[in-house]
Amino acid sequence: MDHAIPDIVIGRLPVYLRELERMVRDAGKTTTSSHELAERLGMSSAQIRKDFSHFGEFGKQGTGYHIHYLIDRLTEILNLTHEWPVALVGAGFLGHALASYRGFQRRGFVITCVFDNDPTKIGKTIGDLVVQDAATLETTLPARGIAVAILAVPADAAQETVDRLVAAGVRAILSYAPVSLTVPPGVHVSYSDPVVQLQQMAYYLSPTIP
Amino acid sequence: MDHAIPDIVIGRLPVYLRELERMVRDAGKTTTSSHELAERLGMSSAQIRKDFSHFGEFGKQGTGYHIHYLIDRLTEILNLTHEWPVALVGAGFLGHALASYRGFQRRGFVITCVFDNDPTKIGKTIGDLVVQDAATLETTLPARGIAVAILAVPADAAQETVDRLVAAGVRAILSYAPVSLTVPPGVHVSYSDPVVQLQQMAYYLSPTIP
DNA sequence: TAGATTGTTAATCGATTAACAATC
DNA sequence: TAGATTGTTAATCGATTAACAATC
Repeated sequence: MDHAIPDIVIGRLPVYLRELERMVRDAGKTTTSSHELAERLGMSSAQIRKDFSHFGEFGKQGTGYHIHYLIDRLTEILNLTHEWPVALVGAGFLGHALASYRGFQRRGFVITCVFDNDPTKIGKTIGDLVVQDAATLETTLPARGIAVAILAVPADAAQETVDRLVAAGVRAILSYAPVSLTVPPGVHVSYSDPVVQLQQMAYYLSPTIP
Repeated sequence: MDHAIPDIVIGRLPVYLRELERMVRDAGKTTTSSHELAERLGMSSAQIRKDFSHFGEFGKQGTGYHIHYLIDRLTEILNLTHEWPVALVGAGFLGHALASYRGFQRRGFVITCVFDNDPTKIGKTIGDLVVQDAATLETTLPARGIAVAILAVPADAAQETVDRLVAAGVRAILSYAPVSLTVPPGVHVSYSDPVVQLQQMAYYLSPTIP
């Protein structure tokens, strides 16, 4: 390909998709414009049009965009035309919350198996999933063709677990462990550390409060 | 101030801080260099030095940085020299997981009160916190001088809850609701939507797998 | 000292925005 | 048609990187 599409653009597509689906669900809208979408998302309309222009022409001058058509295009671009099976590693409090969250399935990801290495957790059920021994990760994941994993293990176990997930064929990892991870080229990691986010915002708070 | 420090720089400071603390804890290191820190974080050493240079001179030519000194400077810059009390709104699965997470307190944030509007949840305890009626939010938060909130309510309730939090004096909100929120100037929102992160990574996965 | 590393400058790279012809 | 909005270009803005003098 001539030049790759910037990651920062790719990162906005799911936000566009989410907002468009909301516009259909809440307001029953069928068309929109870059201005309307931009206002709802707190960004510039030019940025939205520029982002879309990387992938083709999705709108019509004078009338804007058909929301359903736009949703279909974004769904295709993001490879969301089929469900992705997801492995969840870590069955603690956070693992339970994630396994119980209905939003994954609704938006294209199905948590298919749960692993932990704690003998007191192995064999227990979460919803309709049985917690498997993390030792079986290397055989289960390739057998099920799982490419996506969610990491909800303690920081100290994170890198080792990542290495094993990668060896098992996982190529996208959403990590909740508060630590920077190392992965080989071609494997993607996305981080979620609530404290990092809070600390960033704390910078902007007056130091004299409370 | 002459020119504000870019938000993207502020966003990296907590990551530096986290890694430095890990270097002390795990390896007992006392000094480091921009090269070592950069390698551990998968970024360039020039970027780290440039980021630090916005705030002063923290290192010594030839020898690098004293980790403890650097940790103290970053802690000051980020307004983390005292603990921040945090309100948690939403006592579902995710709210429980967040309330049970020890990492908040350890890194400067203390969940001080929990709210929900579900009568079956109000009065129940999570750890040593009693779930309060969300209707009491407007009186409790100002009384306790709480400026930081974590939002773990359904998407449909999110904007209304944000409006009330802002009215109650909250100026930093970490939202787990899968929806874009609107806040007045001076209020900061940070988003965490795992599906958005997974969808972004799905772009890079071969569409033929599984 | 010799080697190492910082802080900073200038160059490069990349992303955002403004503006507008095209056109529905 | 007149009004609205797209897609795109060029300009602007901002962030990253390379390089190196300063200096520990």
